[in-house]
Amino acid sequence: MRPDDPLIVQSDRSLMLHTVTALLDEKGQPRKDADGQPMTQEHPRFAAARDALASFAELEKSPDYLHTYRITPVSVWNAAAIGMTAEEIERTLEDFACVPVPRNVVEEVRGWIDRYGLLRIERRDGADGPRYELVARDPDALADVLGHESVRKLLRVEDDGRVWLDGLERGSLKQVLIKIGYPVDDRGGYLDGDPFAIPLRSQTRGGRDFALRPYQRGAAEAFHAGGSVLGGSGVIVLPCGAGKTVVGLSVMELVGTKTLILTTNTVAVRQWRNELLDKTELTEADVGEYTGDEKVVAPVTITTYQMLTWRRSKTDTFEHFGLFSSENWGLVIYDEVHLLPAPIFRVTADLQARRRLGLTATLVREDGKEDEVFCLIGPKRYDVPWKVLEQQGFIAEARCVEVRVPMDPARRSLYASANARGKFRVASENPSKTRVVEALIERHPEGRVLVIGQYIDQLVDLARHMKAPLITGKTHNTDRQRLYEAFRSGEERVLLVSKVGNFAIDLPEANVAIQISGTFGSRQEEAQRLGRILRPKSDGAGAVFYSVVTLGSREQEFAEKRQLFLTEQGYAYEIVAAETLVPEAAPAGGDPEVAR
DNA sequence: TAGACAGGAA
DNA sequence: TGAAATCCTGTCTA
Repeated sequence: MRPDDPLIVQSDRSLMLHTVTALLDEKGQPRKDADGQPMTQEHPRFAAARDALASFAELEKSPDYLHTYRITPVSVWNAAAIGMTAEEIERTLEDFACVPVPRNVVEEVRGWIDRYGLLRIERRDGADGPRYELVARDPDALADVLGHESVRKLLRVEDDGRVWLDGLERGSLKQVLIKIGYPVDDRGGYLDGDPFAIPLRSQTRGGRDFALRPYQRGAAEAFHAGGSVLGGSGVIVLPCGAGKTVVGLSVMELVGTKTLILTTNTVAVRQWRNELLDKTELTEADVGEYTGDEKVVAPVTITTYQMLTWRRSKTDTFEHFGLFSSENWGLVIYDEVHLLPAPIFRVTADLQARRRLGLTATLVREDGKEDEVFCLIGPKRYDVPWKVLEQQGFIAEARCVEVRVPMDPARRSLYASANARGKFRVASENPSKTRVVEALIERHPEGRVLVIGQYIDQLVDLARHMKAPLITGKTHNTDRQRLYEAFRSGEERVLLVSKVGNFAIDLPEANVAIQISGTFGSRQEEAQRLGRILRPKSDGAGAVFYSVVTLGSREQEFAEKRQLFLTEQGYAYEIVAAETLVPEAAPAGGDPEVAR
């Protein structure tokens, strides 16, 4: 702890992290730039602090100079699950803090860390099959949770004081207990499922050499470590483009059993299937697709969340849930686990005896159900910061730029008269953005540019104006393929895409993305969109992500929230005023200073 | 038998 | 906060 360190820990468990410090001259006086403004530089300990905090705190706000984090129970339990101790967290806080760390924060963190594993589910093998016991390191804890009716009704207390649960209630019990602050360490173990070998190949069927990257192997081994009791449930967090599917394949090889794979859409189903056929010894007959088109159940079966949660009507049963029990699955893989729909949580609660692997680029859910993921899929087992993969060359270097565009007077009055929700759309569809987008494209004469937007009308107008092709949800698959191909070959340099561009497009050549509008404050959408341009380029060149927002509007507020996740990953947004790109974009009669 | 399309769901 | 996209099934057409 030194006065010039960057961190302040507050007693409400929020953390404030300085990103910059004043730049001093030889006499120790603040240096000024040509306009007389004080100059700043990145705080020398900022990057180290950001990386250290990421393992046990969540980033909440990230304006220019001061980032705020919060320590939450789930963020601490995820740290505890990978073996982090209260002392290490305390030491990190003390190390970066410039003022004393409030004792209550240290106490609370210590309390939460102690809570993890205070209660355990253990398996007792007897003559008439396995039984499951709830054991506590501290008898008071057991008495405490038994005081809750919701907990007690799932348990059976025997005369000797030992507490038993039905094997099928493991998930429900963990859900109830985490709600009252007890994350259970589930050592109930797993059923092995029907054995089924899934060997990886050293050369793909496409003829390329294939080997796991070090972090992919590390992730798979971290998941599998601990054998039949510990290893086998949890989440692996990797950036878009880092090869999460390959990690899945590697886990499948380690576990060697019949596997059910759940994905978000049918394009992802095809991708999994192609990867399996390309990089493992499995044949077409071994890999089944269970979708609207065909319902093939094979030793490895791939399906969608929507398929499983489909019902004839609201009140009906889920017709395809039978898939979970139709085979003796030994492993269930949840792709994009941050999007897991609520009904899947319900059925996952019954699957606690099966190995479960969650894959995602972010543990953050917009609906706040992180605790459900934590207790039903499992804790985070492995993650690699985006910036680390960037340094190692596995994903392209990227700059993020926020371009702020003013509204012309007509737009401004329209904005003023719109209601709260109308304002966001009026600002998003600001027609002044058109010129800015053109200027940005001119800046990258060699670039392959994706323009991504949320509103179809806006995209249609822009596409017509720029005479560039547009892909929306309505675009037929054949046309999509043709346009993707034209973009890949370089025939089309600019492509406009609607929300379809968030997932399921594979355009490795793209190196510039221009976002002209987006979902309210969706952090994961921003990450997905940046992910579109992070494939390493053959020439090693970097990528640029522009977010075009309307100056001083509600859109700008939401843009801040959207940027949180990427800021947490170490991306800094440069702010650029539109008039530096397009001189005539200056607000008519307005003060250009407003733009800064 | 493939495809196009409508309607419902979340 | 709302709009868009997606996926499912079922029906119609050629």
